[in-house]
Amino acid sequence: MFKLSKKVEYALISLSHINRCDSNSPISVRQISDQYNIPYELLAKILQKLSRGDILDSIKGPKGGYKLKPEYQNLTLIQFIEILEGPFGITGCLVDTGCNQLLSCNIINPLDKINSKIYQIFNDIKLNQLT
Amino acid sequence: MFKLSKKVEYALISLSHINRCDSNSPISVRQISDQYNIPYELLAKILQKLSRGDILDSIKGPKGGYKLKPEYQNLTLIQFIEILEGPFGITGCLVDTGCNQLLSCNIINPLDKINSKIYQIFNDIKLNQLT
DNA sequence: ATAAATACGACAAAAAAAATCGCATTTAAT
DNA sequence: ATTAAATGCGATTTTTTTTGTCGTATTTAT
Repeated sequence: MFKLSKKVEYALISLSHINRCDSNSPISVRQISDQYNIPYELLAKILQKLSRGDILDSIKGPKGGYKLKPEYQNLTLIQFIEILEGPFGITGCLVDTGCNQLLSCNIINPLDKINSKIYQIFNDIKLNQLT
Repeated sequence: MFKLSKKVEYALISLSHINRCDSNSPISVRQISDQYNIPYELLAKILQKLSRGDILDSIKGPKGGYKLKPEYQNLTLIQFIEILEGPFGITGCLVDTGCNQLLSCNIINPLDKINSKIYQIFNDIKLNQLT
């Protein structure tokens, strides 16, 4: 309960790693996967998603890999998480409609407030603070 | 990712409900389970745990059920969550030892800070604010 | 005695998360 | 041109976690 997913962890590790490398040559999935013991195929898909999400630039072919896009500097952690995981919410009913217990629910209001506070924490953190 | 468990949701609903009832007569699992459409056996186990955790008093036999213990007023949300779910942490490595990637991990420090902030939110909320 | 309630461990089912597979495409280097 | 190293991506499988069920025991008001 209340854990970050491996997807998010692996993605952060990768960004942090790429950020510390020479920004001229792209970093391949293989390098990161080897260095941090992350399953190759899984990491590949994650970085592809970050690429589609405009956080990374991909360079194909031999000597290819990924580079940070300059835009990543302005991204918040919540934007990053939502690119990887979809809409954020500490309960299902705060994300999608269709909880059939909503009418009788006696805790939705306080939970909504807590949700906002946690959202705010992630919203106040810039991605570049983590890397 | 980052969802409250049903265990916690059901437990909060129950506390909130019991809190609003006449405190003289105990509330049975059946009542709550019926009113909020919560699976009976599951809810029973949750309330048993709260009883062991000194949040509820149990009264056995016919007309039995649960009452709030006065101590519940002072409990924080984080204590409540940890009674139900065990130690809190947004990653495994912040809870149990034995992540074999810890040595090469380049994100543990910032994650630890985020963890503290979220812990703090739950620590600042008293259970009686939710009910 | 009976029935209505809690107590609790073991088990099963469902859902979510993590990991793997297969095939396609791109491109640098030779 | 061919090869090999890289990304792209959907489908599938495996594993883990969460959610829910079952069976049996105990307590106690009536």
